[in-house]
Amino acid sequence: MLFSRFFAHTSREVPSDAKIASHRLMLRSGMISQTASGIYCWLPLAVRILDKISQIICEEQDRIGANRVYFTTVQPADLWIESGRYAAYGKEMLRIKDRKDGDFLYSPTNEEQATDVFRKYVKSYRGLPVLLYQIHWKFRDEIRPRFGVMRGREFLMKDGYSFDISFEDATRTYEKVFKSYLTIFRRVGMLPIPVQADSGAIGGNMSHEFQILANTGESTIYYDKKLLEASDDELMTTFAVTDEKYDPQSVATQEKDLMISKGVEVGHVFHFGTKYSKAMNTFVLNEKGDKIFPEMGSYGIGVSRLVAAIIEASHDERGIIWPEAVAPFDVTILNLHVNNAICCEIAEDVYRAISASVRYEVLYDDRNITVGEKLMDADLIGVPWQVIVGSQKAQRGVVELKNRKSGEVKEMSPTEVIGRFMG
RNA sequence: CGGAGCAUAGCUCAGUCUGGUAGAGCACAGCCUUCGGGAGGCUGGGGCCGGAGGUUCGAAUCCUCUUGCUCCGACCA
Repeated sequence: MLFSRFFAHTSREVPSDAKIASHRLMLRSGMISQTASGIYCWLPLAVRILDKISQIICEEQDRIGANRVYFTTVQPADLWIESGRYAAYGKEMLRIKDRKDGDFLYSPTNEEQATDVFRKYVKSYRGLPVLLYQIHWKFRDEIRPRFGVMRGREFLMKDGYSFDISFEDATRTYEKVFKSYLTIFRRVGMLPIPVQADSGAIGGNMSHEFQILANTGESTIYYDKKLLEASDDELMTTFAVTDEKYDPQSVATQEKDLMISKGVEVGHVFHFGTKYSKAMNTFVLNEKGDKIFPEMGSYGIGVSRLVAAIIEASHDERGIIWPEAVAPFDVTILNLHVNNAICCEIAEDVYRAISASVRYEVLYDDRNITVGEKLMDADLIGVPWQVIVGSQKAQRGVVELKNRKSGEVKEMSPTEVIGRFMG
């Protein structure tokens, strides 16, 4: 990809009303463009990151037998009247009229529609378990959107819904998803802290939030120090709570070696039993012909928020530092002197060779701007590896390979660079 | 929903108090000089100052209403 043809418009101006690093950096790197309060366009650089994260989520969800769908963003009010949430959800739900004056809404979550789809097709215990998920846009009319996409009104969310024949099966499903979530957050380069949570408006009896540590996080987390070394099995029960549930007087709290950190909630899993299956008269028959209301759970990952959370957890004063797994590009080639024949030849050779590889996505900076601006942009955008082609070193037949995270620079020949990324 | 601000060029902002022909930097376009750490020079295009009403000889500036956005709080994934 040529940078001159790539729609990423960087800016040196620091947006005045962006208070946190991720918001500032997403605006400055040209990832997002605000169109209304809490509503953002996602530009090409950001889309590539959403896609990388989504791909990882899909791989891990498929691995536990989840089936991907697209529910609808616009839904009839009837579905929500049936579950009782049309009245209960309040002003956070964006309500819409169609041309026939029918009541609709823009979906904030999909327990109702998942249940509706399930009941249309599954009539027998033989059809269970079922785990459906999607990665799709949601709208919640937040009282106060803030921090860019961290708390937007429109946001991209992975949401999954499980149906099991018994509480025991549902618990096993919950554990499978729990572990799958740990894997997903680790694969995107983050350290997830699972905390015991309230199940809030969704209702229910078993719930964990997944937090990513970041100084600007909205949650304060109190957790047992041994959580940092606990196995995945132990993590479900290792002490960790947010400030809402933290009780300094309790015996459970006092016995722990407590750590206190700020975190960003990027995932939330719930088991809520038969709340929706009963409300929506959704049942299957067991082998004796008895009606069984499935035990349900729902599982969310804030994909768009995760992008901001990753930036909060991984940036420096120069810009974003993308973990390799979610980086919009793996390598950026900086031709510092586009009017210099040797630089162009070397840069083009490296670009053609690496671009031909299926393993690496390459951003080739062919813009005729000053050296300083080019290097600043590269650091701002935060691609993990920079191949820097400058005239002096090019004369000697070498280029620089710079790691964005460590700042380490190595001189090597173009052939060695190609080998490094092709091999 | 309570409290506080802001709205002037694509962006960041000055000008508003004290009414008198619309400004800067960056960005953009052209030319030239540059070319290894956010370059310099010259030239140019671009805004009836969020909207409506009012006061006035005259309103970006004063008054009223309105819309949008931001921040603090409560709420929330």
